[in-house]
Amino acid sequence: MAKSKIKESGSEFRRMLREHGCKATPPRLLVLELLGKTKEPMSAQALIETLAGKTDQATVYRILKTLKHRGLIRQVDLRHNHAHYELSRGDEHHHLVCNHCGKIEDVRLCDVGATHQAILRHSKHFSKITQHALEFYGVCTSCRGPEPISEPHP
Amino acid sequence: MAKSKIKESGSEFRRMLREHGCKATPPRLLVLELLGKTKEPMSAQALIETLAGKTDQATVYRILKTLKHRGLIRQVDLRHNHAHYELSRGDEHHHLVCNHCGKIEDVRLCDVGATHQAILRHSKHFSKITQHALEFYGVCTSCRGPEPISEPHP
DNA sequence: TACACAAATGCGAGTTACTTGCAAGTAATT
DNA sequence: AATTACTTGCAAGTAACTCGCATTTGTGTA
Repeated sequence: MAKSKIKESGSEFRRMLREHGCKATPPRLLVLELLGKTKEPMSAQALIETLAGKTDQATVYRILKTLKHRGLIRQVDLRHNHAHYELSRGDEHHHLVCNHCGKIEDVRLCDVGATHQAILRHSKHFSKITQHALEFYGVCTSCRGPEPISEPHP
Repeated sequence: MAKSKIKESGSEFRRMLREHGCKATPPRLLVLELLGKTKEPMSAQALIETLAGKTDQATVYRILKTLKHRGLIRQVDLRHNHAHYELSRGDEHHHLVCNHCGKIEDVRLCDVGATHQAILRHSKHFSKITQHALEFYGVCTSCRGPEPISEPHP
């Protein structure tokens, strides 16, 4: 194949934004590019700090909300008292989260999507499932020690 | 002479707190009783409002943090920008969340716990899984209409 | 390529969610 | 009932997120 690497270039994000009915503005491209090159889901704060001087925090929050509603990104909740975000690439994956240091690892096992229909058949009030979130909480190898750390992730 | 059910569960919570190394104080019992009789996971705000006049909000937040660390309650994140809490009864269950009205329904299918070992075998950095959270997002029957509601849950 | 205009941004101020410091109170042990 | 470490209530503080509004800009149409 001609392209050796699936890379989300600036123009790729530009196209994605337009396809989803969003204007391709510089702040949006910055947010998407940053999420694209970061492996772990990012907090709003991390995005704001990284883009300081280039984009306002209110704008970052607005962009995150918009892109989430349009389905370009996913909100990930990791019990850290603030949301994290990651690119929605269409790949189904979940997360392993360390209760002590907050480390995040992707998990690709466990095909929960297949059970959506079964869940809806058993549900009293729901007619449609669009997404699901699966997070595993535990202890990573660098946090494992003789004594468990008393206060979990900040 | 007749002992009410509420009083019985009160002493049950009292016992649970002591077993987990917590003093059985009135505010803690109030929080546990409230979570015990509410079917949906509750937000801190809902607890604070319900317990207004009886307990301070700082106390409620401190109690939630303590009980969570001690394993008496579970934090549930539903992409609502604030945490929810539910009693940790040892039963494995997950949630169906309506993207529009926020309605929550319990789900008891899907035995994800069984795959913990398989996940750890594939993990590079994790040695132990203690919990997991599985949330399904969709649309409940009362929100389903000809036109999807543009702005999801407040 | 120029134009019009809805959409988006930047900035400041505001709100909500949650935390902290500290004096006073209290559950559990003795 | 005395002790003591743990909890609470209050007030003030910080973090996370939102809003209002004037200005700017991307994009479809001319």
